[in-house]
Amino acid sequence: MAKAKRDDAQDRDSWLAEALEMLREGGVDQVKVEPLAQRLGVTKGSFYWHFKNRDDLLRSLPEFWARSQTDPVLEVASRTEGGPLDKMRALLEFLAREDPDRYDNAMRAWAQFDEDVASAVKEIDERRMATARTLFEEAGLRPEDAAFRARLWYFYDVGEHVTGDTPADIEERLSRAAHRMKLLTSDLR
Amino acid sequence: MAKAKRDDAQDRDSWLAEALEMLREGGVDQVKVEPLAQRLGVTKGSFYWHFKNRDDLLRSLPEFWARSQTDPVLEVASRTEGGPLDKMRALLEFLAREDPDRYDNAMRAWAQFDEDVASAVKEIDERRMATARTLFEEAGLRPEDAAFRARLWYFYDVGEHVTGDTPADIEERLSRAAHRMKLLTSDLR
DNA sequence: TACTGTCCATACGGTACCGTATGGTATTGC
DNA sequence: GCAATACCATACGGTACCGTATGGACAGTA
Repeated sequence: MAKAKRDDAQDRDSWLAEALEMLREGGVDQVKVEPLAQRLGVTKGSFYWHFKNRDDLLRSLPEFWARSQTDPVLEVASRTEGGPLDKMRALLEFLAREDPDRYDNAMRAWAQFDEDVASAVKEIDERRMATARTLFEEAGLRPEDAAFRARLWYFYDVGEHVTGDTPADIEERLSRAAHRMKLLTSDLR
Repeated sequence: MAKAKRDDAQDRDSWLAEALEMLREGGVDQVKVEPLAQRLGVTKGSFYWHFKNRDDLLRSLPEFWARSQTDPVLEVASRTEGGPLDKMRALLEFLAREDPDRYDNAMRAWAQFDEDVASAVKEIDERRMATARTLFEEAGLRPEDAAFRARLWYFYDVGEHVTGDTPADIEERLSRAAHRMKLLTSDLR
């Protein structure tokens, strides 16, 4: 047992994880050094050991967030047997059940007011859309048609999350997934 | 000449308008009384004349925002001749050219962390979607199909805005509108 | 001319932070 | 068993706010 003495802070990542949690709860400006330290059960003396200052923490946060992203789009798609449409179906079902993007909304909110964060989020967005685009291309669409349809596909997720319109009922979520599948792929095979 | 003495503040709405501008630039927590007063060329003595406190301002802001919303969806749809598909086309073209939702992103960002704001935004969202839903119903879709398609329709806008993916080039915007029209209405008449 | 209401300036106390300086304690390498 | 190092506590100065108290300028009214 090498690590974990008392409450736990010990390393940069513990701070970053808790900071991300605070970000989710109240936005960037609620990520404050002293309250953060209190939540970790230490004082800010510790904070300024691990970080140069508050800005150092904030600028490390997007990278931390991106790093802890498993990229389910790519993940699920790659481990599913069958053609592109099967992969899409599997992906939609996975998203309806799991909903893995816990911090997306908070990051997006932050990105509205910070260029660095905006480009970090943009990178994730494009990575996810690229996977979707590839699937549509594999299903036979021309590149630009695939690109647009991937946008339509992906923006639906974004819209549902950001408007808080995700139904609590899982049956309803699955039903919507079916609708979506039908509308976006009924002309493909 | 009854109003406008020196710089201008005079009434609640001037404060609210400038506050909304600050909200757009930096988020809620950047809407601060003293900086706000400075931007209006007065001191906070004036602010506390018009508002009980900072929270009074903030809680008035969503209503002010909603009030200054012209609701283009409903607007354009009602003043366009022809069937539902014509109205959709007109609406998409209008949105591609004008892009009237200047403060939407900021409000959405704020809504992530404030219940009151969230419900104010939700109301606007549902109003817009309801119009779209009606159009799809008029085009012959069954209520639940129309509802889903309206979501897909509307969330595309939300996603494009919130991800900052709106192309600067107007030709590209119009091209996307055409794509969208085709994908979402090609089975209707 | 006095009176009243509207709108704003000035001055002040209080608070919640940020960042620094400095010292303390436990763990590790030797 | 002894430094060096990693990690944290305490105490402090500075700042940017919020909110209040109070007074003053100006307009309209009689």
